[in-house]
Amino acid sequence: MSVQKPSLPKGTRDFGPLQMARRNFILDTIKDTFKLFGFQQLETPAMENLSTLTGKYGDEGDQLLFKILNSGDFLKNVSKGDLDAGAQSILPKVSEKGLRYDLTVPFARYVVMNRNEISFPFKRFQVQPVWRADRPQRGRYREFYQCDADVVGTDSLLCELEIILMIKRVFSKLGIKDYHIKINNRKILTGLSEVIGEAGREGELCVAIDKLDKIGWEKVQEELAQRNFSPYAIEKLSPIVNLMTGNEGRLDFLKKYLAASETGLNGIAELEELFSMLQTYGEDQEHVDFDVVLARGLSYYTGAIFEAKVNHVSIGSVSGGGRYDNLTGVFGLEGVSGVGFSFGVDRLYDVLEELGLFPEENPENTKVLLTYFDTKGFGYGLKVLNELRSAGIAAELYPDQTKIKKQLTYADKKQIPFVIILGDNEIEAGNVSVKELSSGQQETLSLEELVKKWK
RNA sequence: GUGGUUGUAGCUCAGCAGGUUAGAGCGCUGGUUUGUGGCACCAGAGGUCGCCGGUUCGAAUCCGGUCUUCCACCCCA
Repeated sequence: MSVQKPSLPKGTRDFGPLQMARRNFILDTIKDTFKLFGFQQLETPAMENLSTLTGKYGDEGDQLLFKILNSGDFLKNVSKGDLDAGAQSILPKVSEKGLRYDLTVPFARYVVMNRNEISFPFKRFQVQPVWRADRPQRGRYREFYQCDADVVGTDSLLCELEIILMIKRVFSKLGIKDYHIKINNRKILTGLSEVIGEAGREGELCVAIDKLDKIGWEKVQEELAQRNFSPYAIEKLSPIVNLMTGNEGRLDFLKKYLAASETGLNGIAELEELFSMLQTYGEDQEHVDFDVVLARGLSYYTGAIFEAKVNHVSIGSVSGGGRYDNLTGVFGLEGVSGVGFSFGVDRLYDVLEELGLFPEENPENTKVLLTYFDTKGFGYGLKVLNELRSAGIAAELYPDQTKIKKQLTYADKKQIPFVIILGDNEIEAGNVSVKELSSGQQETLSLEELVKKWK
């Protein structure tokens, strides 16, 4: 057997110690926030039955699913005819499981399967990797973590309010100051398409209009025309594009603009109530922007839609979500309304790195390294090690008997701030010499004094 | 899925009008300094030049394929 070069599958990556410390900083902040708001943690398997996954994400989504080959003789059900018919007819016979594509569908599956045990409204959060057979690029991987929080079983707009509050809290804890939370309502989009005389085409409308920031109104007009939107509709849309600033101003304008659409007015009313609740809660509208053209995964959202973006960074949105009135319907449980959102940890990581917001110190690092010269020192070191750890101080003993120089270099490389040197003098006197590597200062004191100092 | 881009030492990269033994910086190992790291100086180890094939007397260098990296579009976290 020849030696092979180690490699990683496309779109995946390792997380080294530094990255893990930083990721945990982000994940802990998010989890703490979810818990603070009363969400409980759920985990589901990495793999789901393919029947659970397919058909939930549209045709494109189905193609991006990672499928798992059946074990054993996976060809046993495949006939000559299937081979001729191509991949489409072979697939269901060779694969019956797939890797989860997001956390929302497995959650819906869980809710339906456990509907008798769950007391509604049910608030859960889930932090797990998901897999997509996408083509990787910046901020986009084939394996990445999602942090979902969802509430099912209530129509209350309190859920929407809390999503805004949680995003605000997480960003604030992470030190992100310059960002905005875009918010819209699917009903407003529906109203929009009704008012411009293209009822039912809000999906197409949004795909085009969503690009406004990127390509400008001119190009959007072209695309709309290409999609066979009437000149009247396009003309009617133009005031939306240059909508005045301020959430109230936009709402007032749309109230008149959407007067002919009951659904549209409903959406406006929901947003107004949301803003009013925000005020009563004692939070201002800073960072919260009503964005009429915000679209997002229209396949299942039915009410509010959210998206959070950090300003002046090269990464896309880092959080998104919305209300879906009937997610569990496909699994046979009707009438369970849900609302949820998700943080993209990987993208948040890139954002914090780009903004230089990670804490300098690694809080997970060892505090002190014990160094020694000979077997006597090693034995003494073991005792000191035990004492330090018992006092809750992260300590390690250098495993090999070698030159002090090498041991110090190890501490230096690992960015361990303190070193204890254990030689004959210290052993005899029963104390320790502690050296702070950054300053080079060294002092000799008893173990009790040291523990007290670091408490 | 479409278009482009990248691959040389552990890392970042140079070398590429085809021509003896493939280089640098950083890192690594050892020494100057056998109870004290960072700095300096000295020495050393480490590469089938992504993989397969072709052109050629001769390929890291040219050509084809393949994999990989990154980017734009699509879509999305």
